[in-house]
Amino acid sequence: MSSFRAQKMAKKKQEILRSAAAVLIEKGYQGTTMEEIAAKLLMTKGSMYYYFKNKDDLLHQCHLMIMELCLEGIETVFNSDCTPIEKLRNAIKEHILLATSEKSMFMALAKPNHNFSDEQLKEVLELRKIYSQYFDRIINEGIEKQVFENVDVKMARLIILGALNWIQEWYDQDGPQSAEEISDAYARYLLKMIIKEK
Amino acid sequence: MSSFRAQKMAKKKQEILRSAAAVLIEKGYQGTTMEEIAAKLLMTKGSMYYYFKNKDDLLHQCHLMIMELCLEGIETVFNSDCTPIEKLRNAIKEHILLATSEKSMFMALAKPNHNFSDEQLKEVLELRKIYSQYFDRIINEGIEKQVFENVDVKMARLIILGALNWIQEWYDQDGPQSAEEISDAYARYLLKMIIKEK
DNA sequence: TTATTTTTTGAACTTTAGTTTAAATTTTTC
DNA sequence: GAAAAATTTAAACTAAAGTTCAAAAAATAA
Repeated sequence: MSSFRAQKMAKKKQEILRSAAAVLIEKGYQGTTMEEIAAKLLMTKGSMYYYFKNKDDLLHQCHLMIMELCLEGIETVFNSDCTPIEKLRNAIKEHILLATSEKSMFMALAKPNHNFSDEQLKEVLELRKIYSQYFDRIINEGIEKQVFENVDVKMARLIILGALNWIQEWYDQDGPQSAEEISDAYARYLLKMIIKEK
Repeated sequence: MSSFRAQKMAKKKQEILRSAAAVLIEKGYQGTTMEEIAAKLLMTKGSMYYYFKNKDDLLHQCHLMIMELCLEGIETVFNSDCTPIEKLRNAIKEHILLATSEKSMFMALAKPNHNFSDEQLKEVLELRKIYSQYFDRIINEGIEKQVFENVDVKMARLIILGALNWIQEWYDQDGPQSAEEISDAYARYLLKMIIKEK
């Protein structure tokens, strides 16, 4: 029966993390208040402390949740048996889907650097590293199979992830471009950048 | 003689703005304190109010200063009589130079949205628009002269500026890549993305 | 239903940072 | 060098937000 309790608790935590993420993407770390996170759930800020040790803890777990979501996506893409071209295309599209879908806000948590403790920061940066390494591996695969130009992998990856991460700065749910259209264009152009011309 | 006074005041304002910009890039809007801005100049936060109405005013002017620096650069590039390819290459390099040189931090002021008044925000967004339009014009020039592929100009520009703006997230003065190397690689790869293959 | 446990509340406390101000210091002017 | 103006200071004030906690409310179990 304790499992039922635990589940309920976990669910509530999820709700709070989601609310926190929504505020976080809008206001940034310092601009996010316990009050606002709570208000969105019709709770009082005091209740938050029943579920999380403090604001740092809450936002850190929020960050982890988002990164894990991203990692799940890229792992699936990488482990598929597509060609490197298809993998990169899918990775780009998956990333954009996450960056634009309302539930996630991905790296919107720009610059985690100055808010987290050393240990928390290390954890977050490690996840980011793993994520970006998947892109490196895909690019390397393409180079080995001679379908990509012999690019500087790190540079190419930085350009690609930079372009992708910037989307959240301007993307508007109700804007002229759908996430689908953006995905197509980005995948096309960014692939052209590294695909070997015959 | 009032001009001397005015100049001295202006100089001090510049110093404060520079200090504010340095903090801003590290901590973000909400994380930037009057105290820290002042401390860097061996002043007290109270003094700041002799030069600026309040924190909003200070950071808004800081934002404008940076944008004007950027506009200066892109205007020069655009008005040169280079080919579109050279112009785009130079625009990219100039942008990276600004983004990496210690004095500027460019768009580091991510998401100005939730901090400025409507009027201030309008002003900032207007400057950003002008800046990005220069990129559009350069890309359009290239398409017209048939040296660039017939790309979706807006998408191409978003990809390019996205990749460029992300640099500030990872660039490290003492890192393995020099700003020069980054510039070269970025210009090369991003140009490959839109240059017409013969 | 009653007792027990879990969850939420709301007020109090604390800390931090923006702002004001009168006084002190420095700079300029005559 | 003294008077006037400009600049800086340090302390006080204010507001906002993180945190704690005892009591109330709600949920669960007996």
